[in-house]
Amino acid sequence: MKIDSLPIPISLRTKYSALGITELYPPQAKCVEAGLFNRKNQLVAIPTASGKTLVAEMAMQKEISDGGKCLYIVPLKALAAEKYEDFSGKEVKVGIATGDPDQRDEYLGRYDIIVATSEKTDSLLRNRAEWLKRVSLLVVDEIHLIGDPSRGATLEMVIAKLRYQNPNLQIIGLSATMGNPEELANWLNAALVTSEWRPVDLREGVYYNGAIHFHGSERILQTPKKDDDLNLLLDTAEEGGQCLVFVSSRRSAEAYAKRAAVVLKKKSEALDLYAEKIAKADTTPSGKVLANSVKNGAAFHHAGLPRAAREAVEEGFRKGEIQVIASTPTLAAGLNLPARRVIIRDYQRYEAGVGMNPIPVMEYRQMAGRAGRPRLDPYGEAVLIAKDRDAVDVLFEKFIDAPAENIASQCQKENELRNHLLALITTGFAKNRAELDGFMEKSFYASQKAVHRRLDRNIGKALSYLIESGMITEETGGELLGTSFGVLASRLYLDPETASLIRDILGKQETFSAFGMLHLLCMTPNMFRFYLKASDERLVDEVFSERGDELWCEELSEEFFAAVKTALVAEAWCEEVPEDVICENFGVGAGDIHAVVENLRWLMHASARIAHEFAPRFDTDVRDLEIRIENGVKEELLPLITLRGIGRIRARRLFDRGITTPEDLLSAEPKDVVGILGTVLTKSVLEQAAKKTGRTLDAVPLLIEEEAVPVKASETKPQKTLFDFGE
DNA sequence: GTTTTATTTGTGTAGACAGCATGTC
DNA sequence: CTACACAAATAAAAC
Repeated sequence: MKIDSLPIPISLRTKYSALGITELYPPQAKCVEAGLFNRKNQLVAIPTASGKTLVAEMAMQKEISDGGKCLYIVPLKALAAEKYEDFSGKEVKVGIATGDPDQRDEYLGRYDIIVATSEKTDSLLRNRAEWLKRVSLLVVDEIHLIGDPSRGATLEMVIAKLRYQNPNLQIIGLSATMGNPEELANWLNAALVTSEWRPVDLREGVYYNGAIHFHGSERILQTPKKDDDLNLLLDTAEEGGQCLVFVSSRRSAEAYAKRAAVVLKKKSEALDLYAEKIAKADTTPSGKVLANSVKNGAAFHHAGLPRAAREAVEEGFRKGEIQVIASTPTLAAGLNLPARRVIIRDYQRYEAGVGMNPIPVMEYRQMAGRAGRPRLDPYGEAVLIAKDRDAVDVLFEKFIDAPAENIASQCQKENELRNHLLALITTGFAKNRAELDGFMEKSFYASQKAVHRRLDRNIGKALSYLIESGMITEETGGELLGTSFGVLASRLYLDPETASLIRDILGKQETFSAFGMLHLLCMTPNMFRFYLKASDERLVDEVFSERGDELWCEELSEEFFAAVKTALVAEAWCEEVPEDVICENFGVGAGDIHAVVENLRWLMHASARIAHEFAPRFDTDVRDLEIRIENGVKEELLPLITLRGIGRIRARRLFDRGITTPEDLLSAEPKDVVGILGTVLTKSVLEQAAKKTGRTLDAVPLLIEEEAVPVKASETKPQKTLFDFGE
């Protein structure tokens, strides 16, 4: 099917022809035949890299030219950024909506396409963003994630709510291959488009004893070494191809990169540059290992890396400099980073309390699908490594030839229901039990199951929890109403349990304790917690016995101790302990610290709002701690940090020279201040300080001469969040 | 006697969404 | 309750 024959705007046709795209891929043509341009709902379940984005883009452009508005939902912030880039052009206005401060929510209504994460969309619904009602085409990327245990329920509810608001909504679901696409298509009232077609040939095989076994053929390797995983790398490297190696733990990823560096010994100036960047971004031992490996063309990738280091690795690989990345599943679902050969070394993964478990077939497909770069590689290879002869057949059967799993709705779970029923009630989707039942009747869960006894029971349980915790009330006529607390919790996007814990525990305290507050937040279901190692136990026990009186929560569970460790990391950050020292002491990665801080920043903000209404005596205490988390500063820097232009570093420098407050700034020798802050900043800071203290500036003014040329706005690179520096 | 290599033992285990209002090195 | 990779400690073998 020719592009020219399609009812899409001319600008899009020009864009495609500039990219050399003149004809649709077969699965894309199928979508058109199935009514893509006739506002028909579609579930497109086709392999990775077979052109799903193009399908969505064409439909959206057509919809926009007909006066419509499009919402594109993605699972990851990084994907949101990627799609934003993809869709941006002269003709359409594209906006991005994630938890990051990209654009103000009310402006989003002006865009033709809004790219958003599922949680952000849910949050926008809860805050009644008016423009959402005008969305006429909804694209859901990776819609199979509806079955994800931790995030699937939200995605399902978001889709359900958008459909409810706009019965005329066209929905396009983009999905990986799954076991039961018919069920999902049925729920969406959508035409199902499936295909096995790929633009680059994908060969899937199993390596054993010096040869890769494919269906009907094999490839013998020249193997001088006994390490299978390295042989597979060298084999591809000799032909000039790149490898992605999937392993099951961070430690394994690092170890592989180290070994690969030894055998690759690739040298280039570009590699040295990337290594330098990484060494600067991550000063921990693990960062040094990465920098050294990258110097030789090998890298690893996992969530413990700071973002700047991760991005350097991705760029180095994309530019063809880095020969191999050993990765945990971070790379499987995330960015588009294909390689000639994908080596799936670890197909088992540890699960707490269960031991090693085989990864789902769907996840194997995600990884294997990364093999083969369109237009660059003649083919792609996905190779599993067998440990003995018997394993060869087993691996074919369990992964390569296995059908993908069915996906199942997650929205019947009690904790999910608490959260989402509260939202339904506080945002007016349902006013009583009957309406709630009616809404849930239309869920994917209800469409999958004939009997809804479990759903029914859990709705009841969730409602009584919400009533007991004072989030909703049931009037005599059966009307369900959100209380002010319930509305607040829902809008802050907190799990009801998190909100209740904060209100109850904080409200019970007589005196404030920063450590107690941090630990409380670390106990909530909305907080990520570190895994507790055996070597941490001593430290955590010690803190428990010596600082027990600072802690507000007392249940002696495993979670409790994990929360102690996590709170200790957060506290260290607030005490200005250097990052590499924190990493060293607690055995965590630099990226993990940022994850904790980011998470706590949100929860501290929410706590401040809750404290304001339900424990006003702690109002300033909580807000001060919020500022400390945000900036990573000790209490003593609080007066300085409030000044614009002063962050943790400058505040510390001023403090150490005896300038501890805005008043001090005004009475200090101006020369000293200029020495620390520079002329331009000093002027602005002094003005601020004068305003704050109510003093006039004329005592200090003209000693500061305007000699520094202000940097042009276009030359400063805006950064999205406070944690991005170091790039 | 010293260095290299094999064997045993103990340890730890993936990822990442959300609020709000302008800024850090 | 289930496994496995890795690193450190230890033993064995080669030089």
